[in-house]
Amino acid sequence: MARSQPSPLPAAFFNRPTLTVARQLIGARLVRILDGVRLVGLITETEAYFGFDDLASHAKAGRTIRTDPMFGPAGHAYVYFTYGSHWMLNAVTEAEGFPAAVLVRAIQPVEGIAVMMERRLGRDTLGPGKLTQALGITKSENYLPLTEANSRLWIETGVLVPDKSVTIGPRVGLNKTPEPWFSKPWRFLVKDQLNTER
DNA sequence: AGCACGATGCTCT
DNA sequence: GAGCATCGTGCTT
Repeated sequence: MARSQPSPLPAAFFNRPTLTVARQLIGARLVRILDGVRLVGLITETEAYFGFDDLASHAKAGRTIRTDPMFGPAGHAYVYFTYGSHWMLNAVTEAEGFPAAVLVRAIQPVEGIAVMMERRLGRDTLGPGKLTQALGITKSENYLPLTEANSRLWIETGVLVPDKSVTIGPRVGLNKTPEPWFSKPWRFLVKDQLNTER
């Protein structure tokens, strides 16, 4: 089966409805250059955070120092710190001025696996705080455009994942978020391991 | 294999 | 000063 060469996803890819972006990022390649080493993972889990009204989104508090990247142009990174030790990676979506983003919750390593394993002390990369640790993503990657190949961090075309391989359900870790936001089916998750051959 | 809980520090009230 | 878009450990089943 022929597959196209990977190319970075353009800003126009991210400047679209957040749910569409969240779904289409499943199977995309997340590329990180860390200390000159190329680390790549296929995105296997995402969640959409959409607008001022979404009470699960940080943007519910308005535009603050922390949430500022969410209001910025699509295709940039929104990286924030939580629970005293974890960094979360988001890709900003929608038009500038409208707060929305897709949280990258899990990757399946395909390149630089040994380095990622070492950084994770042999544990997996399935979890939003785990993948950022594996890839060395912190505050310094906040605001970074994810649309430029050969920078420090970008997202490029990967494998096509059919609907039958994707589970859609409510977002997790929301705790006290009220309905209807608590149950919005805005989480996308690959059911089984992805075929990484290209 | 599943659940409960403590760690830990930054952001916003 | 409270509350996290979480993780890992340790204990129970």
